[in-house]
Amino acid sequence: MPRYADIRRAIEDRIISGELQPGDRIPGEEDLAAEHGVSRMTVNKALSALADAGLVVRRRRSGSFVAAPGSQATILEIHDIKSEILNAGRRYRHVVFSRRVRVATAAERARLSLSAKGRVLALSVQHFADDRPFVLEERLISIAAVPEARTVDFSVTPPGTWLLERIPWTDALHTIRAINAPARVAARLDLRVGTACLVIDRVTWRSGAPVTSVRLTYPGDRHELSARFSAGHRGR
Amino acid sequence: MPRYADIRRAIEDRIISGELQPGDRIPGEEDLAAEHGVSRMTVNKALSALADAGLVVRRRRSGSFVAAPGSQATILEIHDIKSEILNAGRRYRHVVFSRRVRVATAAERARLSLSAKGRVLALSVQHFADDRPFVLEERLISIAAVPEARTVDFSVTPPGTWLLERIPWTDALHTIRAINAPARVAARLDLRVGTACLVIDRVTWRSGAPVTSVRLTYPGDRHELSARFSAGHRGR
DNA sequence: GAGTGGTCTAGACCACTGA
DNA sequence: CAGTGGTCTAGACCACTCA
Repeated sequence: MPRYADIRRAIEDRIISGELQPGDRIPGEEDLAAEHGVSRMTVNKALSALADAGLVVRRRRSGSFVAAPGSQATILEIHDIKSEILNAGRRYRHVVFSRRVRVATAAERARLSLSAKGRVLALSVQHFADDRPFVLEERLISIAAVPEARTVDFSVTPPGTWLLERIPWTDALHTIRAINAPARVAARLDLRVGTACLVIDRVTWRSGAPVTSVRLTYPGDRHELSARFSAGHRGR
Repeated sequence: MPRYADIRRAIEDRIISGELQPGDRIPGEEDLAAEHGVSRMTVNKALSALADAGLVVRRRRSGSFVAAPGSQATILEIHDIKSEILNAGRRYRHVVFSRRVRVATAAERARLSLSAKGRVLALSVQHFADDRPFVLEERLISIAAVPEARTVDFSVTPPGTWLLERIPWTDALHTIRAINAPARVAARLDLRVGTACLVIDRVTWRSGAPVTSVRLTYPGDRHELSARFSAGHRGR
């Protein structure tokens, strides 16, 4: 394994473990070079790769800093619903209509790789744009991974926003499909039963440990997902 | 603009223009360094970035080569339907049930940035997996961008596969949404009218010039899209 | 104005692999 | 076994920007 990969991994580990928090300053290239016993160019290669991946932000004259998880999210296409609505110039509000800490069901344990007695915080949230239903969110947060979630008031900050701001994630698996709205979904989203809806399931990991899973149900006729790719700029 | 960016762009241009074809050998690092009057490290940075982007493949002892567009596609998440079905171990077949060269409508001209008399090849194709309807494809190919498409027999090679193999693309815009199947779609896909379907619209460009647009309609209950992201490896 | 990252160099050694 | 990419070095100059 090349030296620059070692250095990159070392810094990544310090970020993922939480030793380095978003906004913290990373030692300068000279310091890291001395610390690892390599030339500055080698350190530069590691830091450039991290900046390219969105984990760090580099600024001349001031140094390299751990990126806010939010900016990471943009690059990796996990969007915060609240920001998305506000950026579109619409009013945002949300309602938490169910919240429980409980033992995970078998299916949930499988999805989040939890042990037999693993507990989760289960939340049902609805988001509104300009007071119209925008999306339903059904979320599970692993208590083992995020114990402090138990005491957070998610009626102030919606759980997606809170998690994106606090938890650096390393992997995410998305699944997208279309369903016909069942009665309960239709009622919440103010649709007729059977209207096509877009369903996004996402499980998020932090260095191998599952953190949260979420199912987002959008009215199919009111919402579109867009993604632009450029060859050579991979997803930017 | 840094020198390595110039060199990268110069090579990209030669690939996109078609001067360098897939499989062609790119001059070695020493040669490029001499040609551009820079050190080998600078050329290396340009070539590494191109390899990272999937445009070139680098092999020790033999050199750097223009990548097959197919491998590019994997990285950038445009999947070939035929390969997708075959990789899943299912039988593949497709039917072209409509094919016309015609002047683009106003909406199509807008989507493909065509002039008033711009012509397109319009294709309607259905794909089957194990003889069950898998997806409907409605495709427009800009005659200006791909004149040779007029004479291709797309009943042998489906248009998506043909295009992926021949045309290096540089940008793609995806839009995903859910619809209730109208009568015609339902009949083709062997669904009841109103069944939720996943619709993917994609417009593809080659260095600023639109090449093709396609609408793929999947039965929502039979198909899921999955994507995995890793922080620091962006979409790989 | 000074410290930081951004870039570049000329040279070096090595690992791999295909001719 | 020779040619190619992969990596690394020690040093340099510059541009930017924050203190």
